[in-house]
Amino acid sequence: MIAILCNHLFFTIHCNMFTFQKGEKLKSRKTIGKLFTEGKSFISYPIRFVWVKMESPLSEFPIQMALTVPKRSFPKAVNRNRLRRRIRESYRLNKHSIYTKLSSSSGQYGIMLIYIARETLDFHQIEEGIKKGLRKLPHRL
RNA sequence: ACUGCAAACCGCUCUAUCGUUUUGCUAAGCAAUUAGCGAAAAGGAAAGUCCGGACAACGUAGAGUACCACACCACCUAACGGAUGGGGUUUUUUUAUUAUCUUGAUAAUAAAGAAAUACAGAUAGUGUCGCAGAAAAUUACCGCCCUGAGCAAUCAGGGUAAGGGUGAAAACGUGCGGUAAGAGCGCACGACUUUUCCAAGUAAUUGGAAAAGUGGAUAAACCUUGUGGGUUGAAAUGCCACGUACAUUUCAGUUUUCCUUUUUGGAAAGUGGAGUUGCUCGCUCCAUUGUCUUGAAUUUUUGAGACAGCAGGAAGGGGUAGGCAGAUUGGGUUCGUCGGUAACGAUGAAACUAGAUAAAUGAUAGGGGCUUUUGUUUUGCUUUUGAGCGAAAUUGAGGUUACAGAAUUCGGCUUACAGGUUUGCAGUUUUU
Repeated sequence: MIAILCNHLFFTIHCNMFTFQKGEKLKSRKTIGKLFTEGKSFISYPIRFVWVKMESPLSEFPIQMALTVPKRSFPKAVNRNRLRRRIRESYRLNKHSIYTKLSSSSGQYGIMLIYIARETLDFHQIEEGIKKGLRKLPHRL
């Protein structure tokens, strides 16, 4: 009995650490449309954070995330893919800080990360922006 | 050895940590699913979406027409506008021969090599042809000749296209005959086109002979001939689940005739609408029904109007946008053998090698290889003894790149590309 409980605890902690699963992806078209019409935002260079509170949670995670790189500033699909992977990787490595702060408060939030820089930055610069934004975000919610 | 061009091939690699997608086994769970251990995971162009297929949906018989594509021959292919081989034409280089004169140039012919080529028809018809020139396709400016008028200069009418001039191109070139002057008007030689015959070749075509002819260019102007083509594309399409509104506005039709009549039913035409692969004809289908008010006629007929219904068109609006199949084993890949000049075909063996869907295939750190550059050491050549050029070793600092990311799938084409390897051709330098 205790072993099963411990096992279960380990699973939850492990899941929240560094993985990025399907339930954390924002897929609902309704929520994305709502983000663009009534979402609030701030800028933590080179990323713009847009968020909105959802009425009913779609999964057990406190945040569902989507990310975009505008086609206008990066017309080649290769560059867009590279930036999208760097942003997702840095979000995956740093999201645990905001998960611990939000687990107590109820409700689920949808977040959209928009890349606003004009040139392709390397991984460390993007990670700095993500870290700063994730520190700021809990105070604004 | 270096440089340039063309073709073919390659398109950095290994380890650790943390992750993503699909999947095999094991365990847990009713199940959804979760965990552990493994396996696989983006290119030569995945790009452009330019051709051609596979596959799917959309036809109530059929016909005509429009539109589009292609165009020397053979062959390959599931198919192609693609590939392979051959032929013609044009341009160019080299060599040889002949002719001319300015004696080293020009022109012609032949052979060899290279490059280009949307390469059916200009003798079906219509159109166009800048500038110059009289005239750009039945033309006549200066000329030449004949006739008439006039003393003459010249004028009028007609014939001609030899000569001049313009042009990229002026109705085949040279010579002789011929003529009032001329003209392929006639003849000889030659050039070119078409047809027929003979020879070579599967054929395009080439060589020879004969006959007819002399026609400007342009079809990447319209067009003609021949061949082929239905349209739309995986957001296709099928199934399951969930959900919603035959609710709103608006448009047009609802007529006539005939047959049988107990009610009523049936048929034809017209009108309106829908389907019919772009259009037209034709074809198929649907609606054409009832109630009320009022007028005429007079006891069941008819005219007008209103309302509802019917089968539709248009506008605007509402709902959903989840899952499974399609969908990853294929005209495929690799390695052999045989046939073919080659594209390719036949046959044998082996392996299974992406399948996402707000869209996986990544991030970080370190090493190896490659490469750029700084310093030091050794060494070769040149030498004006200052140095310059090259090679090797070592050390430090960088870079690891270019073009570019599967989206149903296959064969091609086109375009982009850092760096490297091989082959061929051309040029320069050095040595023999």
